Amino acid sequence: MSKASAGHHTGDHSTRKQILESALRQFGHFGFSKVTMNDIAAEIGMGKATLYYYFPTKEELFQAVLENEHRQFICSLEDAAAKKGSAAKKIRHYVAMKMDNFYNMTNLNIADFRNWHTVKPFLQETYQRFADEEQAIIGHFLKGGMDAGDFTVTPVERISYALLQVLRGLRCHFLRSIEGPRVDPEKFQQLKQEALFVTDLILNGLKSSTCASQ
Amino acid sequence: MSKASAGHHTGDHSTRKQILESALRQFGHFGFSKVTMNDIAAEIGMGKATLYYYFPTKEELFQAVLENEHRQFICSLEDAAAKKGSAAKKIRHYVAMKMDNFYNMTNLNIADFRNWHTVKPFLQETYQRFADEEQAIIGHFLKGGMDAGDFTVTPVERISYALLQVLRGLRCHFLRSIEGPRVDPEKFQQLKQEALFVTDLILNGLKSSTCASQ
DNA sequence: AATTGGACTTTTATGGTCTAATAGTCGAAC
DNA sequence: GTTCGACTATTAGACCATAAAAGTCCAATT
Repeated sequence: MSKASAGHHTGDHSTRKQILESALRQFGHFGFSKVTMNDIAAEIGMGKATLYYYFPTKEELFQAVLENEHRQFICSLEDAAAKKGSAAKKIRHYVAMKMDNFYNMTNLNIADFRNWHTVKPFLQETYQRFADEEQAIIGHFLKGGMDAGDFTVTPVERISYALLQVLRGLRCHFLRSIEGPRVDPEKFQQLKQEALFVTDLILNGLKSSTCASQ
Repeated sequence: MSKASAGHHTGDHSTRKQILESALRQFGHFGFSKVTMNDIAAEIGMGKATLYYYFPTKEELFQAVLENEHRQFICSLEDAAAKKGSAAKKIRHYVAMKMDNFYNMTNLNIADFRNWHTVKPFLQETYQRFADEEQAIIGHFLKGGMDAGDFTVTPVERISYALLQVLRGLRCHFLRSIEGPRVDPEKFQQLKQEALFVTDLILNGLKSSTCASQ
């Protein structure tokens, strides 16, 4: 699990890293279901059994890849959070980055995304966990904006939830509209613009006013 | 097609109406694919050929049912538009009604909605037409609000499109999250609340301010 | 002529089986 | 601890056979 003891000749546990890199590349290119464990093993010039030494199942390997992508995304988010700037700007930035992250994530297993009910429960939980993390961060941004007096946010959680929900909805509808087995980068750009536009609309509504309803 | 000449003993073309009523009831209960033409014919105590006398295909019968529902929805929308009241109120009202309409529509063929790509193109066009009509109406509401000075809306079409897009996104994600073959009324209520909440957020942002980005 | 029923044909959906591909295992070797 | 080659167990996909449902036709009734 942790960074194991001592490597012998090759650097450390580079094999694991190699596997993850190859998996990322191939899943990102062909999607989860079209890539076999043999494919990955072959690419790094090793036997399939080696993969199973590091990852108990194909799905857990896939999950590890997702986790990596997400971790990286969260990091760049937190970097952005560290820099000073208005809360609105940070949230807007979040949305832009999130959409790019979505683009990558989607290409990893677009086939499964499209009929969601086939996705294994534990992966759904993973996605849910990701969403929760993001909501916390957005909530943090909003809180900052409120403290700075930029805008008024009745219950922070309610707003951050709504924003996430809206963005997820846009992505969901986008996925539905896709035809081929790949995401069209041009269509994706439209989605991104739409997401930013809606975000601006909502942020605009938060500026200095007590929020309505419920 | 039009209200044909003279009926003999039974009232006018009541058969057509009967068919539509039965179809609405049964599709609404079991979904498009689970109801056969025989079922409908049986319910109104007539032969299947009669159905085909009035409707060339099952899909066109279904479409007629959809059209009815939609027409009714549009009518109640326009009624609401006629009454005086703020644009924001009208839009909020639209959203509430739209969600109810969605509930009905969904139950009509939930199975097909869930894997959208299987839906026949001509039905997709129908839904698109519905959406376009609604966008026009929302645009009209927004325009009214702008004229009244309630809020500022840079390009009306842009905003109405975005609003529709957001609502559609929420519905889309809702469908994805459904498990059984029926919509859980309680979950649906949550969706409706969410839609109203988000609508309020956006409307709030439109109040007296030049809209951002793009 | 408009409308309906009943027998008819054609198309589509469904379940089962069979096979090939792929996930996953095991023990030996280093 | 790490890797490999050969092994087994699952699963996904192709194929087909059968049942059900869509859709057609024509005679009969009004």
